Amino acid sequence: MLSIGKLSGLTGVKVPTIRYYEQIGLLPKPERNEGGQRIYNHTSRERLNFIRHARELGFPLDDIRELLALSDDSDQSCDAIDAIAKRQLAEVEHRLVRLKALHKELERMIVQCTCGTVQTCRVIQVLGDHGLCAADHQKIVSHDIDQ
Amino acid sequence: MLSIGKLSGLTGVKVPTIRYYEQIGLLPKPERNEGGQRIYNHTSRERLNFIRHARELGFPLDDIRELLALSDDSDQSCDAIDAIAKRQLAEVEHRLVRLKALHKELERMIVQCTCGTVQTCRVIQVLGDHGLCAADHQKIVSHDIDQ
DNA sequence: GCTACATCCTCTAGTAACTAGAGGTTCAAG
DNA sequence: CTTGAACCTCTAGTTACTAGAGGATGTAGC
Repeated sequence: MLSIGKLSGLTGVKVPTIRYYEQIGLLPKPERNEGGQRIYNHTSRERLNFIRHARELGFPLDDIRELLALSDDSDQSCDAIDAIAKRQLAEVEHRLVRLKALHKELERMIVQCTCGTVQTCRVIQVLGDHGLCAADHQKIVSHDIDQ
Repeated sequence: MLSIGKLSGLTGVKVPTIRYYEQIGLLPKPERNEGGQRIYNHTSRERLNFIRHARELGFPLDDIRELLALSDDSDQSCDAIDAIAKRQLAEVEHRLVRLKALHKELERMIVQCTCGTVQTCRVIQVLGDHGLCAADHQKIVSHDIDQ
């Protein structure tokens, strides 16, 4: 009963993204009308809402795939689901710590700059010499702060 | 005087990453020995340290490229540099806000789950129905929390 | 029925910042 | 002189989409 555009409007997930989710097997292939266009039902809508919400909470698509599979088996214990959620929580906490350290360091660097010439620019100095900055982000690698 | 491996060891930047930086023009093409292997000098090392430190602080490569260009012009005012740094600070602050909201929501969801069966799992319920969660991450799009 | 025009279709390629691997060459130690 | 580490280039893969080409279909007004 729903075209892809309508589904998109109702869920807030963009049309190409819906097709992408179908392509990677996160959404089942929907029926088509005579013209070959996708038609969705209420179930698709619920599933897509689930995906969207989980994405908003930062779950990676692979975890979402697993969550969807687990949620289909409604009599099972939800330990596995909790484990995924807790892993995600830990991940978010880890990123928070890193991001806070980054924030502190950036702020310090900017405050110290008196805005003269490049030659005396504190930002350039600090970036060029790690010794000049507080040590609390020393072991950050990009992996830690990337999503 | 430095092989790529030595440079890597001294800066903490992986060998393939150094080659990648050269490929995208962030590092100048170094000299080569007779065998065709790269040899680096102290200047390369400083430049790479700068890049690495800026990456640790979350600056995107395009900003780093600009910072490097600006820092070569040492008599200029450092306003442009400060602007880039402040933009990055704002970006980090934005991500922090989003991540905190995410964290709160995840925690709430997990705490509420009594760990029974999937049928009653709070995690699945909340993911499936946005109305069940506190509204503070409503407008998060993945772009906001991605790095 | 006809004409716009929005929406839909598939397919390919691009994004950021690397990382992994294939298949081969060069260097350094013993 | 051999062995093995380190180097070389090149291509493709990662995540989660997004953009665009080039064409088909659906719908509203006349």
